[in-house]
Amino acid sequence: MPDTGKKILIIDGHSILNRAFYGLPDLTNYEGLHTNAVLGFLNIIFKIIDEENPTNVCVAFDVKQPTFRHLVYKEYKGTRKPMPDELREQVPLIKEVLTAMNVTIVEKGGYEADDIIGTLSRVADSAGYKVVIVSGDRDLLQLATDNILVRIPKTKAGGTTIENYYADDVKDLYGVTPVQFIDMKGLMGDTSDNIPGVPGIGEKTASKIIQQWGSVAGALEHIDEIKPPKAQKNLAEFSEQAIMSRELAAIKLDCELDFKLEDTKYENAFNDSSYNIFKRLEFKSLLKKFDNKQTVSELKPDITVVNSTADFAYIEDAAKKSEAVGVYVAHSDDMMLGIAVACDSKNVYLINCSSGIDPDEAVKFIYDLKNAGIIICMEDLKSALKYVDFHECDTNVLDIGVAAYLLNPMEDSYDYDDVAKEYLGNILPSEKELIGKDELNIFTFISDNFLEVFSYKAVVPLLAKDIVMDKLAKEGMLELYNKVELPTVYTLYDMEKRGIRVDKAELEEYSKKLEKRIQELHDSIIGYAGKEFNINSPKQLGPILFEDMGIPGGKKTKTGYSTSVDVLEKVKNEHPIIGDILEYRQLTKLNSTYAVGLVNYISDDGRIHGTFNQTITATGRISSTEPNLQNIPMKLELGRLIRKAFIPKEGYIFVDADYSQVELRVLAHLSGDEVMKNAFLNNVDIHATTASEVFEVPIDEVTSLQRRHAKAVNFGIVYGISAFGLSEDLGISRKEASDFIAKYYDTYKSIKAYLDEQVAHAKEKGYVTTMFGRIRPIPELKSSNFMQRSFGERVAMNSPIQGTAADIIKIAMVRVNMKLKELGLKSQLILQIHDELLIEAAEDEVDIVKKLLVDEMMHAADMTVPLEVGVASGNNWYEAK
DNA sequence: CGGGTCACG
DNA sequence: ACGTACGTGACCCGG
Repeated sequence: MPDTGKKILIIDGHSILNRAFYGLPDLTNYEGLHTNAVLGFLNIIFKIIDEENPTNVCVAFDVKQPTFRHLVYKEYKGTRKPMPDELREQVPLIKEVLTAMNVTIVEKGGYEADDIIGTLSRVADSAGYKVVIVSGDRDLLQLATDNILVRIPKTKAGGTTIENYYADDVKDLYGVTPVQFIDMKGLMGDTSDNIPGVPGIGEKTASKIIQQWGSVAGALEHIDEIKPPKAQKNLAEFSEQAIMSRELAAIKLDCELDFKLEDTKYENAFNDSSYNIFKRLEFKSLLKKFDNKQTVSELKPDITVVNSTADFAYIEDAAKKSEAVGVYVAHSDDMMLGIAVACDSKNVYLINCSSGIDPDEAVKFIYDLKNAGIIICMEDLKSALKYVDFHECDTNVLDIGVAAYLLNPMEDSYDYDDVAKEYLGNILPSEKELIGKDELNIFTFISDNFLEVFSYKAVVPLLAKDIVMDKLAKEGMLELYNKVELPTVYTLYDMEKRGIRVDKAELEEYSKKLEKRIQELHDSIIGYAGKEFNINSPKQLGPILFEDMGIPGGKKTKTGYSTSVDVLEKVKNEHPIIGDILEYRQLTKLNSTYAVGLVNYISDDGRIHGTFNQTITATGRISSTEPNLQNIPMKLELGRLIRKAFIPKEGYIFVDADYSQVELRVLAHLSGDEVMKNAFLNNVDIHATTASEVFEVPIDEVTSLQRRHAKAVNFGIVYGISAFGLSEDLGISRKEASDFIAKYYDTYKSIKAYLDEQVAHAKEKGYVTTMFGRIRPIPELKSSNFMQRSFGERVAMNSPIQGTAADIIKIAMVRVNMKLKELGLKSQLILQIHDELLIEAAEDEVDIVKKLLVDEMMHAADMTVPLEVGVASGNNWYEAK
């Protein structure tokens, strides 16, 4: 056979697309086109192309048309489920992509892709090509020879691994040759293609029979010698079906191909048209393969470094013409280095404060623009406030990142590249791609890559402004944006700047106590276990508990034994080690995350200045990082003691206010359920009342167990209840749980109706909204996956409730902060914990602060049930709760 | 860097 | 039959 030095890659199109679709999470581009299968497909074939370096590539697809197999057996592939729509729409898309890449697509009426692949593999082999077949389908293994390689990619979590089969590998795995593999299928059948085979013969038996007799025909010749007896009987009875099944399973090697091998030459895959389509599909990682095109876009403005205030007038003129500017404040850790100002898509001016221009002058220039009524557009307003002193009243200062978050709160980030992609249809290199881990300082400041980043950070918000704001208006979120989200930016900034005072010595002392006890527990646990090991490693702990020590409690996770609290609680009485481990866990958590962890965040001013994020959660809540000040221990006394280390400054005390049952009140209002509304209007114990209603006992006869159960149901309702979840939580049977739920819905009929309505609305529109118009998209409801869809339904029930509560506290938070400032009080808002506000209040202002807090929080929303606020004060956070 | 665990609302 | 409560973030382990 001539070695031509050529190698052809033959790809099983539908099979790989299918694998990719189920291997990747749902992805969509800005048009809402589903793209996960296409991306996965390309990742797989590029990986293989990189490994194989083929000279020729082609992709075979089935044509939706009966083949000879349907004539042989009309039920062929009869049981196959239709493709989900999200996958179906990607079939033309991948063909479009392959065409753009000059990759040959082969398909032919009357033939399946398998037959084309089979034929082509033989033709190419004879013509002296090396042949590599790529499919997700093991049927194709029958095509393997010593020269023809079949590769089967597996998309596992983390990456793609590929199994490789020459003829010998098939033999090693199945004990039969590739051709005998066909005979095996004749006996065992194939459920996915609805090939019947012989009843009662599976993979094991089929393999044995074929190994012994070589083929279906051979086996039939020796029908009397077939073992086991059951197989013999069935094979005799279904011999014709076996012969037919073999015929169905055999891939044809002699189709007529109406194209030449040379047509499949792989060249010029990375051209203008494939570039454009990758861009449209937002395959950013693939765009890097275009080496001379890189990812430079038409949106790369010129950046002019301005070193003299004399040039300000020029910029101001340009700004006045466009009536809006994009502004980015460039700074190092704590020094402003310059301000980038974009007046149009082509020109960005960088006011250089690292030499020459006084930062105060630069900032003043920005104030002048703002005061002239020019709209200031920023990527991230909060992070600029340290240097430019804008205020809540500056209605012409916009945060485009926050606006983009409102339009779709499900994105991971709202950086310039995200906004450009979503709203300008432009793929820009990310900040990370341009500058990686390089540090911005006075020396790196004027370098090309940093300048490019600055220019994007200034120009993108400007260009996206109209699009984003129009869309906000169209979606009915303009008021939410202006009245709630924008002021929230300032409030969060204020809280970050103020920080919270923490008593370092107190934390260290607390840590010492913990460590002493941790050591005791450690020694005790190791003593029980009989050997030294890392208690913090579930991987080591699991086997020691459940194998070495023989404590009952089976596997739970993919990686091994679950050793979580609920598992350990169940076996607490089996061995004293369990109790020690639970206490050890609790104490090490308190020590590492809180006692030791928090000390690392205390600044020179003795305070912790965390970060509040406004664009993270899908529901509209705020999140807190570095450190997370929204999850300081509270539930258990030992942990709660940590709060004694959070203290007000001299002459101040803490005033803490929190909403009572805000989410259930929101639910009562939104659903209009009279029964629950009345409960709140009468200001009764809601969980006891629920218990009384659901269990049909007088309120004063409700047992604590009944109340606990009712409370769990109330929580469950807010979370988008499932009988399973409730039963897990309460440790009751699923039947009991679903009975509770049924009784609950019977009591609160309008709540049931409301929740159903939310799900229906979400299914129709694709999203739900809060009382203030905040949107939560729920793409999961369209999923073909049951689990995902169920999740979507729970989200549809939960989000309007959690989201409305989030809106309410934001409104209260903003008003409280502004009011305190307006009144010129010394007291300051310093923390928000979802339904709670913490104020560092001057001693002489405590009364007015309490009144103000309660007043603003109670009246933050106009609802048909009252909002109740609890308020407390103390000399530390422990006392004030 | 993902999974397990656990802290909060 | 599927495998679950909703929303977060930090720490630790181990590949």
